[in-house]
Amino acid sequence: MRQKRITLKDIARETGVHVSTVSRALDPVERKSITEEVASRIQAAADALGYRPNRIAAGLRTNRTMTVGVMIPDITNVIFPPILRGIESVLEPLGYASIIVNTDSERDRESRLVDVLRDRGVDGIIHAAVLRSDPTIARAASEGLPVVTLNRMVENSQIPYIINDEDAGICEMLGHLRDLGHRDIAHVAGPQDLSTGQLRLAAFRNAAKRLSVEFRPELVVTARRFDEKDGARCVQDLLASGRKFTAILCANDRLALGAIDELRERGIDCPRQVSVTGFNDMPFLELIRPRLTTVRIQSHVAGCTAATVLLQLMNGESAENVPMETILPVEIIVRESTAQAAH
Amino acid sequence: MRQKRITLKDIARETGVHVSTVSRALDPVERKSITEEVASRIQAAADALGYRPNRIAAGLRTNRTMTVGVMIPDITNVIFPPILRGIESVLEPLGYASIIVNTDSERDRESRLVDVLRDRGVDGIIHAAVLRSDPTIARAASEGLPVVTLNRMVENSQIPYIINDEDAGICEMLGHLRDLGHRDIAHVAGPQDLSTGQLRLAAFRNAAKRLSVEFRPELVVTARRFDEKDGARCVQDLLASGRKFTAILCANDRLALGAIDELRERGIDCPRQVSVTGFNDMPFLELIRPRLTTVRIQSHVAGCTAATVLLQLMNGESAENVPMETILPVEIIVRESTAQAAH
DNA sequence: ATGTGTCACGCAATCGTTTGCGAAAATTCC
DNA sequence: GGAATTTTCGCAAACGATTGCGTGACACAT
Repeated sequence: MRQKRITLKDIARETGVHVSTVSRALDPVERKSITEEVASRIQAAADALGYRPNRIAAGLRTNRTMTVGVMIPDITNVIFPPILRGIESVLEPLGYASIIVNTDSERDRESRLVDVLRDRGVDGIIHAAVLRSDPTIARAASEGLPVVTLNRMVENSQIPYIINDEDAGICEMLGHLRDLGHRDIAHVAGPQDLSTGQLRLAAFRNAAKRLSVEFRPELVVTARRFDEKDGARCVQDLLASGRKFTAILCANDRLALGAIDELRERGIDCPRQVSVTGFNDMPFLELIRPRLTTVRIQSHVAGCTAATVLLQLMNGESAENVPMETILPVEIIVRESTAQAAH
Repeated sequence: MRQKRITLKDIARETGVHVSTVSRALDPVERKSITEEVASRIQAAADALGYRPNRIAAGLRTNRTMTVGVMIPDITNVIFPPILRGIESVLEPLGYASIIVNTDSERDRESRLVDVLRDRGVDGIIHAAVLRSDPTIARAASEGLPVVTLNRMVENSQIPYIINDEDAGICEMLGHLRDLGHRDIAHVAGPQDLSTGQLRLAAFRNAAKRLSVEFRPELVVTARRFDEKDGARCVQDLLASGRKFTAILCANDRLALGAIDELRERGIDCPRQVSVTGFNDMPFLELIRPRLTTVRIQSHVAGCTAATVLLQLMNGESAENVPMETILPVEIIVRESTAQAAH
């Protein structure tokens, strides 16, 4: 039945040395402080008995659990799994495990989950679901818990963050539309309490100025959530306003998908009558018609980078050596949802 | 800076009682063995100091970590996130956290991950990535670790499993095709080393007999992986064989998507010339044209159920009280990828 | 032979809880 | 009011690892 676990004590008894010697012999860095002969004898005994270290006990003593917390809004949102794989790809080989939690973008749920993670003694947190101002996580970070944020950033804090080059992406996309002859370009902006939503709106405004495209506030409509339904609603509003536009630059793919759907409902063809663009290049996009022109972000790389920065923090790297800001390059992917402007 | 954590000892000193008394006062079930006045005084002190229990220390002593391991092939596969949310929805409110690992369907990686989870002292494992014969997990289970498998099952073992009613799904789908007048129905089977692949092929065979549809072995082609590429390859093989068919029943959605793509490449229209069906009803399917007729499985419910069964195991429910087999009902969703057979 | 230094290992405390046991205190019973 | 019983709480030993410190052994130089 439930076999008793092998402990250091068992190995010590078996080899006739003290448990502390066993501990050192099995620790790759301490091992050199032990006679090679003894060390290998201990190693052999450990292997023979099938010893597996008890991480819980070690964690209690060292105060390191080799566990990190990963907070995301919702794992069923397809842009997150690749990020998680990226994180895992750097952390897992080093012996870290991650506890993934979904905040559902709810403030109280989020702050409760931060506590859950801290209770479990995570060595650090990668937070891909922060709000623009987020006292819970800011407090945790200021109390010394290593934290990095991903995709978003919390304002006025010393928390390192990894984001995509929203500016460049939006700017290139706007340039693409302009080159296709579009002049009346609408923007379906994302929720303004999320830094992505806010950054992309600002980027849109800046890009317009830089590209000498007229910025038309009346052609900007703001979504409350990053989903298809709200994308559709925004297009409804746009249409209801009666203003003319030949292209819609959306703050993410899901809004764009909803937008295209709503246009289709109204008998407006994308891209012949109205061009639509997205952001993120989420998986499965190539399977959906019309294939969406969008900005590709490097999700996997983002995950890797976040993990790497967190590692530096956890290894006590002095603050000035760890990059506060990492901006990942993006690229625009032109597919079928954009076309020459109709005049 | 890094504030020292409040421990039971701190509260004991503050309230002038022994640490064991504090422990009892803070434990909802032991609390009644303490004078109410003392208990509430302790509670108040704990709140005032902002006490947070150290789960690591508790875990060392009790040998329960309130953590479960969840093994899946690949989180970027869209059918898994909903399952995870299901699991989380029952486990998280009870104070459990889950460590999710991706096996990538690699045997050695999988067995290494089982060890990783055991080293971390998980209280149980939900395994949604087992192979048909899987000694690693079988051994873990037989050594007393609570394990349940999801979507798949390991043969010749006492491990409880939760699966979908593959039989009913395939049968209904075949009936649907037959009712549309199809007689020459191909089957793109899944990998036969996975129980889903194997079960669905068997189901196809049985359903044919039950519905008096002729079973044609030469119209069955087996995929090596559950992905679009192999779905396309299977259709290539089918086409290359020169045999006539008017419908393809695929073992899952991704195979079906690949199949439709390949047909399109060859200038064969789905559904006008060939009907294609899937299995799983994964998210985003409604956005892809032609909208796929498929079998909807209850991913969220499956996750919930797996978690519930695992809980029973972990709570030491006697084996005969926990269901060995749970078969979840499925329903077929008729969309646009199936049509009347062309003759 | 003594002193100095290094090396290899043992000793014991420690991390923060939980829990069986026993003793003191409070309560009940006759 | 004393015995019997129950309640309430303290004591101390775990859980399994890590690690600072100390000590004996041995080598080497003097």
